[in-house]
Amino acid sequence: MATIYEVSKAAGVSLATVSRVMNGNARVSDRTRDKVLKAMDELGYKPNSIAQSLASNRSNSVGLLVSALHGSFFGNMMSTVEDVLRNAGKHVIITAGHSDEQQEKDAIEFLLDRRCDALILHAEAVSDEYLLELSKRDVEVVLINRRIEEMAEHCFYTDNELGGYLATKAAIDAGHTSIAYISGPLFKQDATERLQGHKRALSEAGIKFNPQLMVEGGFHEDEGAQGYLDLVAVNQPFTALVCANDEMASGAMTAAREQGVLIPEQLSVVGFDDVLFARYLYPKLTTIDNPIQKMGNEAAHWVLEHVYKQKKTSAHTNLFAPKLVVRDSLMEIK
Amino acid sequence: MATIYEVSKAAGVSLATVSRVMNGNARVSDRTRDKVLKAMDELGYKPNSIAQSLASNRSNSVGLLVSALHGSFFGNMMSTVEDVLRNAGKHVIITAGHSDEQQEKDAIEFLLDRRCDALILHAEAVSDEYLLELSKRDVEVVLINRRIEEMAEHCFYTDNELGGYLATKAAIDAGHTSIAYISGPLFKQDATERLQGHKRALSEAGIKFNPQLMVEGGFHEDEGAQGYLDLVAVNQPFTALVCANDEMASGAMTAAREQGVLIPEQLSVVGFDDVLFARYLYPKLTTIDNPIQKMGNEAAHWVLEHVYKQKKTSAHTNLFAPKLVVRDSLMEIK
DNA sequence: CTGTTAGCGCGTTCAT
DNA sequence: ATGAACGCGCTAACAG
Repeated sequence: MATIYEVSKAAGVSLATVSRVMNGNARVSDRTRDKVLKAMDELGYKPNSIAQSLASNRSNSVGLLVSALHGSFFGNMMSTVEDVLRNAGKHVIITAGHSDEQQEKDAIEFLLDRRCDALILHAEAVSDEYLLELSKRDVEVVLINRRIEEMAEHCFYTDNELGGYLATKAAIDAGHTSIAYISGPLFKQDATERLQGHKRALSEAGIKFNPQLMVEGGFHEDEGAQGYLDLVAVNQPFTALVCANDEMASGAMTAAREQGVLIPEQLSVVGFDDVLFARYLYPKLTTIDNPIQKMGNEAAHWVLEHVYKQKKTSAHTNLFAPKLVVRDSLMEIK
Repeated sequence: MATIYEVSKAAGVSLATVSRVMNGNARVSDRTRDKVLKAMDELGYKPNSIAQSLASNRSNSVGLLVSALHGSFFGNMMSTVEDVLRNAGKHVIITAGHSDEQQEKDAIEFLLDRRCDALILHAEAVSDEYLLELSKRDVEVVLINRRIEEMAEHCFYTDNELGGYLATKAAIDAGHTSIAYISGPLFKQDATERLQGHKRALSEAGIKFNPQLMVEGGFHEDEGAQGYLDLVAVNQPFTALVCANDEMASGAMTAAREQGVLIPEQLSVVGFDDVLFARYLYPKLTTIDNPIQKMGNEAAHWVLEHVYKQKKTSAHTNLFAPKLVVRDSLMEIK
């Protein structure tokens, strides 16, 4: 591998000049620039990014924390982030936190050790205080799917309340009045917000919220199945079931079908997130689009602008509006 | 951030000694080791991994190329690779090649520029020659889901022929004799191997391969749907449909159902890969487990041993055997 | 067992 | 506009 020194010799200039044409900083005469470019080309010169990092105190790498690399929820977001940043010559180190506080902290420490210039975090388990503390260090931190008042500008998140509202409203608009709800774990902010939206839709329609028609799950498929069975057990008939995410909707649908219930003829189901497999379900799931990939896009661009001083491409949105995705699992009722 | 120099001063030793205790290389007396450790602790010292890389000519990072970050196929593999390597203190740079030759080359160049110590590649579009050339550079290269004779030891792949055989054999064992097949794109090695397996199963059972009952798809869902329609159009009845991957199986199932065909009562379907959503399909898809996460695990351990000189944990397998996953989409016929 | 010294490849003053 | 020289933080000989 040719070094900058060899290039400078080949071009008959100093090594500082080579550095200048690489970075396009200071002004260099066209003649010498051409000489240098030619030498670089002939030697097949590639800058050593590690040496660049050491000298410039910039690693040109950004850390990305997600809950899990597999699963349907993060794929598009990771993809977007990787795409945007790599096109800018930055590299992305992806880590998984598995929704566990210690593992999230470990992952973040790891990224810090790697001297990431910025961190894009989908952190579910660590506290607000930890994140605030982190943001005071010398890395830029942006948060996905989470809002902390003190660093609001660094947060990109969905209007979960609106999403919850839209999901239940869709059922109401289809004529349903007995609507059950399987919630996410209520210690999570997004779960409680979605539930609030659910309640608002009910009350706007003059339907009284019935605690017996609500169960709390953990966002996993099996809890959707169990949730459905629990709801049936209380013996309060319902014609529509709104779930706080698609996994639980899938579990509930499977459980219902195993009981001989026809979907959507006898039971309408609405999910939340619109993950990849939502359209593979049978019937195809009516759900709420959670624009997580847009958040990833915004987060990546934010980093480009604020950390790498790229020029602003567009105004930033911090709050993203979910919307209803109509498919086949919700049916009109008379 | 404290540097190694500050630690050495605080501990009253030379900076080389600090380096030694960090790397555990040469022997250091317990007393001085303790002094150093104590100083590191008090200063909250963290080695600068970039400086380490520059000095040691090791980046401690390995590049991973997959076709796409989203989608169901790579999730578990990425997850395994990340997990294994991060636990060893290495970091993974994930890039996407989108099954496109130029994009794959770009991604690989990017990883090379980043001075990765090793490359784990799921490359679909670049040529064998390109990969062979690459392997002669100063990075270790390992291939997933691809076999190149000249670098066989660096290849981890599924026995696709066996997989194709098992899929069709399952249908035959269930009593089917008219079996249609939707293949993957035949310019891809895995697709042709699976097809060969299909044919072998047929011939072993004394069933003549009927070209009219075979269509070529591109591994995507819509091509599964179209493939089903094309198969029906030739007017040769079949009771089972084997698809070269789960996406196409899903598409075919949807298309069939839209025609009023009951699955599996009127049509049995078998997939391939056992991607995440296979069990979310209705009916749950009977398919072939493609042990891609095991390959990822092997690849990661291989890198640890051969590049980072970790001690061997177990013997390596290069060839992985797929197996049948029985669910609900394949039904016995009398 | 420990200290000295010379790079690793590049960015960045400060002169010229 | 260009060159010389220093420093980024660390590893790896080489001495002692």
